[in-house]
Amino acid sequence: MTTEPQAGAKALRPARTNATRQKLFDASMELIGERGAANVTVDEIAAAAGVSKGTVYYNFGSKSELIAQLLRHGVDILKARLLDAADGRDGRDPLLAMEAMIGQAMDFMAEYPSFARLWVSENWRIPSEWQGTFSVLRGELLEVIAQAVESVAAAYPVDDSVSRGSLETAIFGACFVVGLDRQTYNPERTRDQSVAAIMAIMRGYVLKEAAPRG
Amino acid sequence: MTTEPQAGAKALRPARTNATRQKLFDASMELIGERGAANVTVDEIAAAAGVSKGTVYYNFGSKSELIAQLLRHGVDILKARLLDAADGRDGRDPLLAMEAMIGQAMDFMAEYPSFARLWVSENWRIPSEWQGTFSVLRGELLEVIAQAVESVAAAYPVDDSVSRGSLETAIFGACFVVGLDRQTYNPERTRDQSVAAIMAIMRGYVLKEAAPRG
DNA sequence: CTAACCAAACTGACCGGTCAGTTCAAATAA
DNA sequence: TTATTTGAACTGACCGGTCAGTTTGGTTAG
Repeated sequence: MTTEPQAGAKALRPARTNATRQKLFDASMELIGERGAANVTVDEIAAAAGVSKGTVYYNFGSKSELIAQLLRHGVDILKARLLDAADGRDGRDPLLAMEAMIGQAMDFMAEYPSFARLWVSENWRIPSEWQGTFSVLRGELLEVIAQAVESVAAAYPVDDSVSRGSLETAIFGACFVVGLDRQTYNPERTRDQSVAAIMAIMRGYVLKEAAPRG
Repeated sequence: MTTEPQAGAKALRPARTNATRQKLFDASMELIGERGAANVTVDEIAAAAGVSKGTVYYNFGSKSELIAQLLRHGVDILKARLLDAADGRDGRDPLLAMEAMIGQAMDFMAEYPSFARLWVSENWRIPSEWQGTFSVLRGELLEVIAQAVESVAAAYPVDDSVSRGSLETAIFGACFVVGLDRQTYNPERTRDQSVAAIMAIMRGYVLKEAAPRG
C-alpha cells in the first residue's frame, strides 16, 4: 500500500494537501454523480482533478475510501446548511423554519446535484461497501429533520396517528426526489413550487390552522 | 452479433423462450437490484438463471438491452397494479382510491424491492444508457398518479397554489423512498404507517374536510 | 411408423480490452 | 529536511461480447 498521510491529523496537514483533497472531491463528485461509482475509473478522477493517480492513493488509500469520505464531506455541507436555516428562525414559527430547511435542501440539490445522485444510487444497496457510512450519515440527517418535526409538533396540534419516523422518511425522500427530478426532467419548475409540494406533507400532518403555541 | 429471435413475434415464440426470458428477468432483477447494474456480470446472471451466457445474448443482444427490457417488465407490473387499485374503487371516494394506490405501491416495493433499487439507482443519471427508457416509463407512471390526483381535485377543494406536477413527483418519490427505507433500514414499520405518512401529502393538498363531490 | 431434416434455442470456451491497485525513483514544494 | 506529488510502468483479475458447435422439438418424406 502507498504511504498515507497521518489519517487523524487533518489539522496538521499542510494547506497543499487540503487543496488537493478538495480538487479530488470536486472532480469525483461530478464524475461519480453522473455515471455512478462503478463506471468511473481512478485514472479519470485523477485527470479531472489535475492530479496524478498516485496522489489519489497517497491521499485516500483506495477508491472505496475516497468515496466514503466524499459522502461524509457532502453530508457535512448539507447538515450545516439545514441547521443554519433552522437556527436562523429560532424562536419563530416552526412551520416557517421547516419551510426554510426544505428550501435549503432544494438549494443544495441544485448546487450539488451529483451528490444527490450518488446518494440515491448507492444508499439502498445491500450489502453496500459503504453500508456503515450510509447508516451513520442517514441517521445524522434524519436527526436534523426529526428536530424540526418535533418543534412543529410542540407548537401545533398534529395527527398523532402518523408515525414520526415514517413522516420524516417521507420528507427526506421527497426532498431528494423532487430536487433531482427538477434537475433532470423538469428544470422549468421553480424552487418555490418544489418547496410548496413538499410542505404539503407538513400541512397534512398539522391538524388545523391553529396559531403556533396554541 | 448473434441471431436474435424475431423481436415482434412474441406470440409465435415457443414456450421455452418465454420461460428462459422469465428466468433471466427474475435472476437479473435480484442481482442488479442488490448490487447495481455495473457490478453484476452477465456470467453471474446467466448462472443464477440456470442458463448459459450465450443464451443471454441470444435473447437480448446485450447486457444493456436486457436491463432496458427488465425496466419495462417491472413498470408493466407496477402500472397494472396501480390501475387495478384505482379501478377497484371506481365511483368511490377519490381519496380512498389514492390510498389504495399508495398501498399497492407499498406492496409492490415489498415484493420487488430489487426493482425499486434498480430504479432509483439509475433513474437520474445523465446521460444514462437508458435515458430514453426511463423517460418513457417515468411518464407512464406519473400519468397514473396524475389521473388519481385529478380525481381528487375534481371532488375536493384543493390548494391551487401547489403545482400539480411537483405534487405528483413528491408522491412518486415518497413512495419509492419510504418503501425502500422500510426494506433496508426500518423493517419494523408497517405498511399502514407508510401509507399514512405518504397520504399526509394529499391531506395537505386538500383544503378542508369537505365531503366528496362537495 | 420412422428416419431424415431443419431452424430455433442454447452452450461455453475463448478473445481483446479494461481497470484497480502497486511500486518507485525523481521532482517539487514548505 | 521532510512531506507531498509526479508519472509511468506493471500485474493480475475480470468482463462484455463472439462464435463454432450442440441440443431440442417439430415437420416432412418415404
